[in-house]
Amino acid sequence: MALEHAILVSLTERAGSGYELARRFDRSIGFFWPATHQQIYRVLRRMDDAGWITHTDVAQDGRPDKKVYEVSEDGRSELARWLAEPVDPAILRDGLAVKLRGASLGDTAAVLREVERHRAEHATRLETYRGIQRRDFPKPDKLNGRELHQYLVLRGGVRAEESFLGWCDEVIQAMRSESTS
Amino acid sequence: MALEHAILVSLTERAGSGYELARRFDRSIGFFWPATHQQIYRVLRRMDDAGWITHTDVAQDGRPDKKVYEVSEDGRSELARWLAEPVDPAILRDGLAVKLRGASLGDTAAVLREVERHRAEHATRLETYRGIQRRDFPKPDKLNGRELHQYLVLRGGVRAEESFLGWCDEVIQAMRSESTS
DNA sequence: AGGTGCAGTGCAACTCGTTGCATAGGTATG
DNA sequence: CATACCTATGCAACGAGTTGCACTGCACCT
Repeated sequence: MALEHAILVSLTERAGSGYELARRFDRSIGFFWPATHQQIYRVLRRMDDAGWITHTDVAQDGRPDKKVYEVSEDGRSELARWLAEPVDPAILRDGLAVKLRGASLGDTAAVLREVERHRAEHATRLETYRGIQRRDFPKPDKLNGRELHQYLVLRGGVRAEESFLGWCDEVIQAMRSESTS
Repeated sequence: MALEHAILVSLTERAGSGYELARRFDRSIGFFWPATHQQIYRVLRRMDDAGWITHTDVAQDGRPDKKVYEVSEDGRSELARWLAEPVDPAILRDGLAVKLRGASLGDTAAVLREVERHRAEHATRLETYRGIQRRDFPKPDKLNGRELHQYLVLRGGVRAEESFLGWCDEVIQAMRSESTS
């Protein structure tokens, strides 16, 4: 029930097509609320039917036509309504933790290699976030309003990846020194 | 496709009924792989049909009968197979981040109160994890094998909650000083 | 000439996950 | 004494999310 609202937030920041939204989800909002293009198209249609958004067909040459969506008055008030109501705490789904917990029932060395692989992945993501932070928010003390909120969300991403990375390192160290003892 | 494997790990640690598994998911594995009792019952049936687990009907008095499941040879080899193959990196779904990003489109003060609520929730979880850590793993340096892995998973939970908590504090501080400036 | 990739929308079929309800006796709480 | 919660399993219906495919046309690489 919240993909709708993530889309409303993103479309309020800037109008866009389903395709463009899917790209944005890959690069920013989607780090906290993942969605595939299929999911987005389906929900956009539902929101259009509900009157939360409207679309304009835009012909392009060399490229397929697109439907550019924007948020309607109803959409804005739905968003405001949702913002005032409680949401569930963050949900974490981590296959690596499940694997680690069962590591001794299989090839422990393979699980260790998997942890190393995840470490690299999280390090890459962390660098991505830090790059955005340097480029878009060089002076965080001066921020307010929408920009401040965007910055704070990004800080959440940085903190989450730092935390994953630190965990991977702790696990790697513990598993290595165990196997040599 | 990994709830099966989370269940296999849990059932290997100890045989149990669907109900018992649901309790365990509430208290440990489920922090990294959430599941409702319905989901668990359905998957247990599928796993039973596939021959990964077997069940024994156990009559109890004063209480309903239960089906105690245990992992079969096929289940053990399926688990070993899965442990050697890559899994996707952790998925985080955080409605609070979506809200924060859209905060300026609604009642900012209400969003701030929501952040404070989440902060309290994460603080409670952190205390739960730390309590388990103190009780079950007082001397982490001495651990190895299954116990070490369980400890490391718990460490991941501690780190994740510390990270959420720190984030909430950063957000609260920034939003408060913004509104008074 | 052929393959890959991007931009753009969408259908069909599937699995995953949630919610509400039903049943039933036991035990605790007010 | 009524209400509510715990143990225990499960159906039915729904909503969320994934995967695979289809079609168009341009651009780029080999």
